[in-house]
Amino acid sequence: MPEARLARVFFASGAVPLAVALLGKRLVRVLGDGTRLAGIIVEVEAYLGVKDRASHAFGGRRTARNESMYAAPGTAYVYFTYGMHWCFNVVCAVEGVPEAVLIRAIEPIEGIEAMRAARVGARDLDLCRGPARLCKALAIDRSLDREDLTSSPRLWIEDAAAAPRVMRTARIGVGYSGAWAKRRLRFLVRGSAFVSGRSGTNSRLSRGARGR
DNA sequence: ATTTAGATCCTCT
DNA sequence: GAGGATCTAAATG
Repeated sequence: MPEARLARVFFASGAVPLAVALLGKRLVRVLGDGTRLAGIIVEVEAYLGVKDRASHAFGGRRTARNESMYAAPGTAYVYFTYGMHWCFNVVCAVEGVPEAVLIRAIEPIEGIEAMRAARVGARDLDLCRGPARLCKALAIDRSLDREDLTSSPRLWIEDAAAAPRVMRTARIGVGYSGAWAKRRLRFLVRGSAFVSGRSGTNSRLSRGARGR
């Protein structure tokens, strides 16, 4: 099979276009023991760099924590929050411009056994439903911060079939950011049962499809 | 079904 | 020292 990995140019389009383009693509993670985990990206959020009050790079802040936001497009930005959670972003503007797309949910398609092992107690539907949950399921942590997704043997994104129907809403958990909290910069696959938030907010399908 | 509280620690001021 | 791009379990209607 030909490698379908997305190349640098794909990631260089800026946060909003990349956010939309990433929906329906396949996120791939290979563990140290060779286990391959993958899922279809169904929910993302765009963070628009220095002008975006909700962004870690707001106002040009550049610290040890968010340094990888300033790296080349296609770089991973993995950060720690709330005392226990990791979240994974894809950097998406030219080097020095800190825009990123937060990956919030995927629909698991490969390595589901390993994901269950990493997320004991969770229903299958919840394995990767939320930014911290998917990092837990895919074993994404600090060791993958600054990883180059265009060349890494551990983490990358592949092209996948059809472009899904996209729906957009305000971002989650950024109420502190004033007018920026209202901007509709969260993008999700319409009808997917694997997006985060209250079940039923996205579609009726999510009701019947629940549980193990 | 929906709401609330607590966990837990890294990062920046 | 304060607070966070969250999640889960427990409490409540």
